[in-house]
Amino acid sequence: MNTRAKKTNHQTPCTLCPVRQLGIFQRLPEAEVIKVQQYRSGQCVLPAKTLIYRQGEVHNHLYTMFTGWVMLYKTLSNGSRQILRYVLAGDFLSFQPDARVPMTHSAQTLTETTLCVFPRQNLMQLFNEHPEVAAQITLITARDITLSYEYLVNIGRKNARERLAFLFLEIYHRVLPQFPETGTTIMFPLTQEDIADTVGLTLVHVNRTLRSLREEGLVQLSHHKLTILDYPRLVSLAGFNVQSVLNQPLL
Amino acid sequence: MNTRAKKTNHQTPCTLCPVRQLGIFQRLPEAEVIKVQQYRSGQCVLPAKTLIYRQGEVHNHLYTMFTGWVMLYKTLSNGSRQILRYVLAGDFLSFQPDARVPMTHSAQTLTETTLCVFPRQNLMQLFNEHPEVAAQITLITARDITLSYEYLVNIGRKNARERLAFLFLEIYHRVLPQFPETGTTIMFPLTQEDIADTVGLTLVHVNRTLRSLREEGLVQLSHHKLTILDYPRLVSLAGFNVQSVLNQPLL
DNA sequence: ATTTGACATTAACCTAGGTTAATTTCTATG
DNA sequence: CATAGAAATTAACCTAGGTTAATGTCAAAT
Repeated sequence: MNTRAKKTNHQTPCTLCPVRQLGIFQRLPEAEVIKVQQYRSGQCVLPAKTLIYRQGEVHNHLYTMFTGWVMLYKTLSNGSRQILRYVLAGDFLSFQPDARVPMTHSAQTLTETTLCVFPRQNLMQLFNEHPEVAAQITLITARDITLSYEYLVNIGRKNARERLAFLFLEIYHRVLPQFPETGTTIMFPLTQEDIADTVGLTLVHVNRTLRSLREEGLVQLSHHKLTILDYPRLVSLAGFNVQSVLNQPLL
Repeated sequence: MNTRAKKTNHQTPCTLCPVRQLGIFQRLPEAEVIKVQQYRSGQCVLPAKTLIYRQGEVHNHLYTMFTGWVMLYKTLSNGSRQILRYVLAGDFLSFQPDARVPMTHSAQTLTETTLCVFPRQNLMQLFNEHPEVAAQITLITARDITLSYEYLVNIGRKNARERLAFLFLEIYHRVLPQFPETGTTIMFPLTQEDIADTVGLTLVHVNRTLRSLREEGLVQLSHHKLTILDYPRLVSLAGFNVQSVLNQPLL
């Protein structure tokens, strides 16, 4: 991890963790959370644009996102990049259970980010002692797959306008629970090039498409702020289904 | 499930299961396997083109593939289809841990298929009593994501020839362990339309691209048989990495 | 206040892949 | 063996999105 990363002195107890509502420990009783806490090895704050791990390298930590934005991406030999997913508060990061296998993608912060760190060695032990956690992880991973499938459809079978509409709605709905007072405008730290590398287009065409969406009064994107101007039309354009994106189980 | 499906009288004991080498119970000791077997509710054989479950419907079974080919896909409102993954012997099917949520995709057999059936209600119980199984499932699910990410790169950032090369190599490498005596020719039940809906192209362009690959002596595809003619060039064309695709942990 | 570099925007042109549609194999079934 | 539906193949034409390249805007750093 980047050397500028600093381990904080301040250690939030897991029972007080603001992301507990969102992420992994959601359905665990209080007692379980306290026991799980001992597997944690620290909390750290990373500045924007920090590489957390690199594709091809072995990496021995697992993280829960506390605050911030992280992107996962793969780089091809020809230099092009495919962004796989944005990791937000409450999400799991770098889950790849076999520690000997090198990471198949890279992870980098887009904004300042706070992570909860688990050493990977403790994982099997955690699983054995707390099957509920294992079940919860499985659930989260299954939802990650569902999202990944949505991305496949988005890139494989939609045109440019539909792809952008989907991406905006997906992120909008994942950011909302973090900031309940949010209206139709959210922070949106992606550049147009990031967007392009997420939805399988070029940045020039993303720019063209953004203009067209803006001119039709669907969304407005500027200065790293995204405003949803016409939610219903955007939903129908994207073929968007909230279910596919939300992190919360229904219960 | 389709009514032509028949539950077989013959019940293979899990300890003798030929896919144990490939799939979920791989690293479990014999004793665990015997205990797990009681959660199984049956084994069934489905003819080709059978719908196993449909996107949007609740579905209450989990399966392990025994033999055959199944495809997972999503259908858009405009009628187009995106194939998400091919499920082969030893793979997990329909893993979506929350039983109340409708399936987000459909599953259909391409060939005659034998499945091992688990009712979903037993799942949490299985997790609690056998954390090793939970860990193994987590591992499999994590690998499914890795493959899904490869697909994203394939569709998002590669041209037609590269996409096909990748798909062929991926499937080739997943079929090999099932038939150790196989040479460079494997059974390949996908139609050109299936291929198109997998890699985000049209069937016409798949046909053109296939001709070009054949004329250059890279692969030959006809009568549902795929022959890898020039493995090294195919690998370099696809940017293919075996790791990304294999189901076996290294140990 | 100015410089610098990252990012956004636009225009002109081009091509990979899509569309339509006709023709030719296959393959399953009576 | 005859036939029909599914799948493959091909050609002619078209367009969504890619490429290149120039210009504009903003924000951090000196």
